[in-house]
Amino acid sequence: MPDTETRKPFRPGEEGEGGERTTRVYRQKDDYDRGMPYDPSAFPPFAVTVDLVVLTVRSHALCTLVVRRGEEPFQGRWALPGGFVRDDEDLGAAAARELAEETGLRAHDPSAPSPDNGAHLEQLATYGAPGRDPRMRVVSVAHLALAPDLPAPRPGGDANSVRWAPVEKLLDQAWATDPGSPDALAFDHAQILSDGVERARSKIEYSSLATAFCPPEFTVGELRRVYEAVWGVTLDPRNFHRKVTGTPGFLVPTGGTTTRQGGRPAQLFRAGGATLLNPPMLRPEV
Amino acid sequence: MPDTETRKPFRPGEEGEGGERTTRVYRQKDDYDRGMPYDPSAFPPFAVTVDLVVLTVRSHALCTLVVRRGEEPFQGRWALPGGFVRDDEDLGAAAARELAEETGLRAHDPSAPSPDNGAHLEQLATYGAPGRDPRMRVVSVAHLALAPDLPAPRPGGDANSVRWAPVEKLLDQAWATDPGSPDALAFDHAQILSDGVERARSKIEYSSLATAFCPPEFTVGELRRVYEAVWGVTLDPRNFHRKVTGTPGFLVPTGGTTTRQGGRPAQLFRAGGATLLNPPMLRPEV
DNA sequence: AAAATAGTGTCTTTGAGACAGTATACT
DNA sequence: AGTATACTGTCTCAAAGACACTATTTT
Repeated sequence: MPDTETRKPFRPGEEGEGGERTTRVYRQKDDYDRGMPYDPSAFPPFAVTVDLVVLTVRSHALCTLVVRRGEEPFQGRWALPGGFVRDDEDLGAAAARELAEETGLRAHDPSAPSPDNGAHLEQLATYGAPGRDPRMRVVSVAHLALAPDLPAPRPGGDANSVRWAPVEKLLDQAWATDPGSPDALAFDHAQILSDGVERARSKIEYSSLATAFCPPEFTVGELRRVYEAVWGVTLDPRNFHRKVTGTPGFLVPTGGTTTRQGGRPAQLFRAGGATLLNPPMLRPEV
Repeated sequence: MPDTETRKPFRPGEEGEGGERTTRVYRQKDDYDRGMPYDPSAFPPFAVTVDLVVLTVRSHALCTLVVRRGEEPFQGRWALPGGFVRDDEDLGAAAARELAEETGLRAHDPSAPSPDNGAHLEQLATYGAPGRDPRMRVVSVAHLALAPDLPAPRPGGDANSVRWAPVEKLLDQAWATDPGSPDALAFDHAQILSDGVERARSKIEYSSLATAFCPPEFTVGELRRVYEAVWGVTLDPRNFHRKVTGTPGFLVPTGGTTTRQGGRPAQLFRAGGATLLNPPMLRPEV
């Protein structure tokens, strides 16, 4: 949503000053068909933004990044970070830029199997109901980012207030209270968050994506606590250990051990090359 | 993509004549932040379209609906159907409208568990790379539609040429030939088609969506041939029968039988209420 | 010693894959 | 009769769930 554009004001011509737009301007619909210049007002006026569902696991709870809105509408309410897509920018690039501005995280290019510590970033869905922003017609391409637990939300950019909020409380409030409640998320962000959380919950079943919530090196117990936090369940540590260590390419031992959880020292692993888990790690039934 | 807008010209103010736009117009970015009118040219000029990947199974092959472009760019090339999102229209509504114009199919509201013969329609992904349409910046929200085998592609609307094309050939051409080949799909539609096909292939694994390819009443053998066509494999008829009839809520016997495939008469079923298959019907390994 | 976490092993049940065999139509 | 499709049953193997037991640390 458009919500957060106030924190990232769009500056026309910022990286292509002087009207040298790559996109040409046409006069009319019929002229457009013939490849001739046209009047942009002949098309419905759309603004295109990206919104981010940034998820992490903090103290055994799934949390998402929210920013407090400084302006109307929804002034003082929490919202997902986001901003305008620029003139010469692809949608994924806009999302990666917003993520970096908000958290300092580099986005992990999904095509390159990079072993770096970049965050996972993928497109989630697009929201464009006519009334979702009361000011104008805004189409928002929501993205989902998964990150390890970060030191602290760094108030970079022009966001006046940023924090990690537990997803469960946020969604409980969204459904329990009326949309006008000051606790509810701005715009349709509760729906976007809900869709993002469901995507993450289902995707860690059949992919190795849960490692995106972990630091570069982690133990089996830490990975299990990620699954438990994201799904909101408890898993049998023994069966979990057998499953993840028995899936080829999922985990690679680094040789080191750690005792940061107390108890017997645990082997350290890093994410293996496998991206798809077959057979999948199924969520326990309800 | 914007490709097909020529077939569905956008008529400004068509359903809200006389400048009574619901979306207000603002003067500048800073003014926008304060809720004041602004100049739309202060934002990057985006056109928003919907494109459709309409899939069906015809004569044991997965096919998709393509239309021939009458204008530049990509004149004479095949493209996915699509068109502009209107001023007061939600994204899904725009996709449903295009689907009805192109095929006469009513879209099946995913929220309502309707037993009607509407087609399944869901959002797929959004494509917005700056250069994807050489004329202007266009963001396309692609949708995926699944339909039973239709009588014949009805050349409704203003499409001059419409046909069902086998997906396999279309994608083979897209990757084998250079993008400038006259057999290749226009714009980035090969990518969109590929993403849509992969979505369908994976989604029939864990949902009852394969029934969307079938008429209201169908046999187990017909449903199996749907899986075989979509996945491009052959399945053991006996194990398949055991699996689908043993999954509660997947299939409901109607009492009738048919012999339209030759051989022993088969029981007729309709889709049950279950939408998620648990455990899933896994694709055979490669 | 007690408690906490890590890791291995064993038993049972579920379900997928392979395939034998029977039933009922059409040619 | 021969063939095509529909349907049932049986055997085997892979993997998930439940849970006993051992190992190594901190308090």
